[in-house]
Order: sequence, then structure tokens, then C-alpha cells
Amino acid sequence: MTEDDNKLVAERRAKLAALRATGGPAFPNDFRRDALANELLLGYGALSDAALEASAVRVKVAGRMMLRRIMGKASFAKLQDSSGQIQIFVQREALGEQPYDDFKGWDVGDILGAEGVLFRTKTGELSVRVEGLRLLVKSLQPLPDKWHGLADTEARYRQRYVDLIMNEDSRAVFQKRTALVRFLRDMLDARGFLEVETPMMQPIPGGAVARPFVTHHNALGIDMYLRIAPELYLKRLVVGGLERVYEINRNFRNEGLSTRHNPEFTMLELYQAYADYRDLMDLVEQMLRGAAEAVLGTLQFDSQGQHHDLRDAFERVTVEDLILRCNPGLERARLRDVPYLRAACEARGIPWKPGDGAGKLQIEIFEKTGEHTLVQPTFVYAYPAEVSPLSRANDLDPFLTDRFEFFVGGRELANGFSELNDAEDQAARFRAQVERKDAGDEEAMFYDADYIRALEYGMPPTAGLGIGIDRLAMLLTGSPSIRDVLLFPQMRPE
RNA sequence: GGGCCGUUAGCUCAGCUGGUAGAGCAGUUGACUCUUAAUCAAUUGGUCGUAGGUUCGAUCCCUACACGGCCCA
Repeated sequence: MTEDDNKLVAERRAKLAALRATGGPAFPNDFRRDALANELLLGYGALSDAALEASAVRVKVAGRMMLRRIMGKASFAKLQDSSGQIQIFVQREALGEQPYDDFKGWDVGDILGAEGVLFRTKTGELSVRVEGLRLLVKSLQPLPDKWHGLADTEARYRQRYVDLIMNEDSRAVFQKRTALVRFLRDMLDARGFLEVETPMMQPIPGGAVARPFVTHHNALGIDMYLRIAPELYLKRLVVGGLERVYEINRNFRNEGLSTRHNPEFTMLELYQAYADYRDLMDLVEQMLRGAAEAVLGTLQFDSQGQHHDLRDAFERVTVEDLILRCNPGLERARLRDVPYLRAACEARGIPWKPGDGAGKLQIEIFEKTGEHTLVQPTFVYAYPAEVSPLSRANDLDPFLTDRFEFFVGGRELANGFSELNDAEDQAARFRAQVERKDAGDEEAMFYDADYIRALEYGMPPTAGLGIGIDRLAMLLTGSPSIRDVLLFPQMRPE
């Protein structure tokens, strides 16, 4: 017994000690169930009492005891398994005096195996009339309040196992998340995409603008980086002739925590040869509709107090048009004029840095004044080249790239573009990033010589897309925080 | 990084102007063979986040820190 045991735990330890003293296995693993709670409710819940009586269905169920009501020589209890809960009816007459007394000493939270016949109680609830009952696992820790459950957010994140036991809503969120990922895989597989796995540990982190985590490889004697994106590896595969590839996996970014950011998060990245960013906008639109249909069974839903109807076509608007829409005082003709944009930033309390060009300043203004207004699904496209070092420049307007970001509920959900496959242009943009890095920008990119070499072999015209799976799961489950859709969100150590 | 709010029994929460802490559930004991947050009776359980300070006296006021939440950057 440890010193931090409270009285409740001590009592349960004493019960376990008594159980061990009887000589049998305290944690038996020879009980085999043959039914799940929800299967029984669905399969027999609608049968009439007479039909149920006549068929005398024998079942073995197992699960955690979530409720217990003892009324002298008979008791009711609720067993919870992965499918749901079913009531059992325990009678001393049917079980025998000693086993019934044993049962009365068990606790809510213990895991039981029960065998008996299905019947319906006087109040109409399908239940198991127990003929045999075993304690399979003695639980030592008391569960939270049976009615209020576990409400404390910190405890829900730190002890997710308790949250999952107590909160059906929480279980549903993670089931939906899994349904979402399964849908995305099915959809892409059906379109001829190949799912691949590329390095998580990279000697040169690339594919995004972010600070990486650094670790060290002892045998090689080099620092390595946890990837901030798989992008450059996936595009190497396109060079290699894998013309449609995707990866759904973790990225790591050494940044702060918030309701929208976790240091490790899940991204879907995909690349499709002989396609451009417009094709991918179409793909995202179909993907979001399909995901809502697969996860929620509808295209109309509420999330975070906002109603979404995905039947409507998603709006498409350029960065500059959106800036003008949200800042009526600005003039289109001067939107690429650095002094003008600096003044516009200052008038809005937006900080800027001396090295920022017109493209970067535009994006600062867009993020502060426009992003939060994008509640309904919206594609914002024509991003400045300055902030898009991996995107293909626009053929008509070299200030811009063929790139979009996708927003719902005021949050960025996806980022896609026609890929830059001109090796010499890419090398020049890497050099520009290195200059920023040398000037002290820790988020600027490294020069990846092997990636340039790969492009020199020739990458087919390609479009690529990244979707934040966590944020998409937040949207579809109505979760206000990324922590609600991560089983084990990052927390400061206790 | 900044601002605001929170931290009291295993859980959910009260606690007035500073006078050494309460409820419900859970637990324990007893009653009860159809309950639905079962009911009834009795009862155990607290370093009031941590460390200082003010005070005759601090859960309460002040300071710092820790952890969490929300908003901002």
C-alpha cells in the first residue's frame, strides 16, 4: 500500500488481498463472452415478452460494472462493454448465498463476467437474469460520480482512460475521428492513390515554414530533426513515378500549445501528377462532403455554434480580393506597395518586420482581418510567391503562385498548390530562404540539395495538398479544442 | 510572452464582511426479491494547489510560484 492511497483505495486493496487469499487466480482470463451489450439490445430489444420468454436466449456478457442497486436478496447492475451497457439482474435464489454475498462486496468499476438468460423487467428493460457471475478484475481506483461523470478538463486529458470509461461523448468523438480517417483512405485508394510512409526523422527538415524539434543520432553522430512535413519526400516519390501518393501521419512543430495547436499533429498530404491546384480544390470539396456524409451521415450540421450546409458550392476568392473585402479603406492598385502596406499594418496594430515584402505583409493583413470571417467553407487562392517557397509561380502574374488555402469555421483546414517543378527556380527560392535563416528567421527553410537533384531528374506537373486531420475532426465533432480530438494531448508534466 | 478566471473530500460542487469546512454521489454498517441518479436509517472521509506575508486568528486579504481553462500576441 502506497502512502498516497486514500481510504477508498485502501478498502479496495483489502478486498483484493482477501480475494488473493482464497487461492484462486485473482485476475482470471478464462471467461469467454459470446455477446456484446448493444448487439443484444438491437437483436432482442424489440421482441415481445412472450417471444423472449419462449426463446430463452442464453448469453455470456462481460464488462465494467457502472451502476449497482442492491435491494436485499436481489440486485440490478449495469455492465458496460465496448458497444454500450446492458443491465443484469442478480438474485440470491438463482446464484446461491455465498456467491451473492461476494457480489455485494464488489465495487462499481470492477469488471465482471455474467451468464444467464435474456428477459425483460417489469419496467421493460432488456436484461440478463444471471445464473453465473464472476469477478474478472478488481478495480482499485474509484470511478468519478456516476451522474456527473468526469468534468474536470485537465483530468480528462491527463487520464483519458477515465474519461473514456465515463463519457460516452468522448468515446463518440474518437470513433468519429477513426471513421474520418478510414473514409479518407478509402476515397484516395479508390482514386488510385498509393499510401506510403516517409521518414519522421530527417537530416534536413523541409516542406513547411516552422521550427523543428531536434534530436541526435549517436551512431551517425549527427543531429536529426522530427519532420515538420513529409512534402519533399513525397515529391521525390512523384519524381520516381509514383504519380499519386499520400501519407496520413504525424508532423512535429516546436511551437506553443493552444486550442488549435499541439506539438504533434496529424496531416494528410497527397500529390497528384498531371493535376493543378484547381483540381485539388475540387478534390477538397468532394472530400469534405464525403467525410461529413461518412462521419455524420449528413451534409448539414452545427459545429461550434455555427451552421454548415455543404450542399452549397464552396466560395473561391483571391487573397487580394479578400483583403479588400475585409478592409474597405484599402486601394487595390497599391496592394503590392511595401510602404503602403506597412502603413496599413500600423493602422491596424499589426506588427511587421523590416525584411517583410509586399507578399508577407499582405498575408499578415489577411490573417488578422480576414481569416476569422471565413466561417463557411471557403477557398482563398492566389497566394504571394514570397510566402509560398514550394509553389509554382502563376504564369500570368509572377507575384503570385497557384496556391490555395481552405478555411471553415474561421480555421485553416487545408493548403494546396500546383507544385514548383522547375529545379532552378526551386534552388533560387531555397537560397532566399537560407538568407532569411541567416538573418535570424528560425522558421525559414534549409537548402535541401538532394531535393534539388531529384527535381533535376524531372518531376511531372503535379499538384499537392495537405489537410489537418485534427482540425477536420474538430469541425466534424464540434470540438472547441484540438485536445478534445487527441487521445493523449500534450500536457506539462504533473 | 501578456490579460482574465479557476484549483476545497475519490467525483460534482457550496462555503456571506477573516473566527480552524459543508452537501450530493461514492465508501462503510443496517433494512429491502423488478430497480432506472433505486429508496430508507446511521456513519467514515479534508495539509482548502504550494511557499511566504499581513493579522490575536487566513479556505477567505496580499505576494510569488505550480498546474489548468479562456482570450490576446
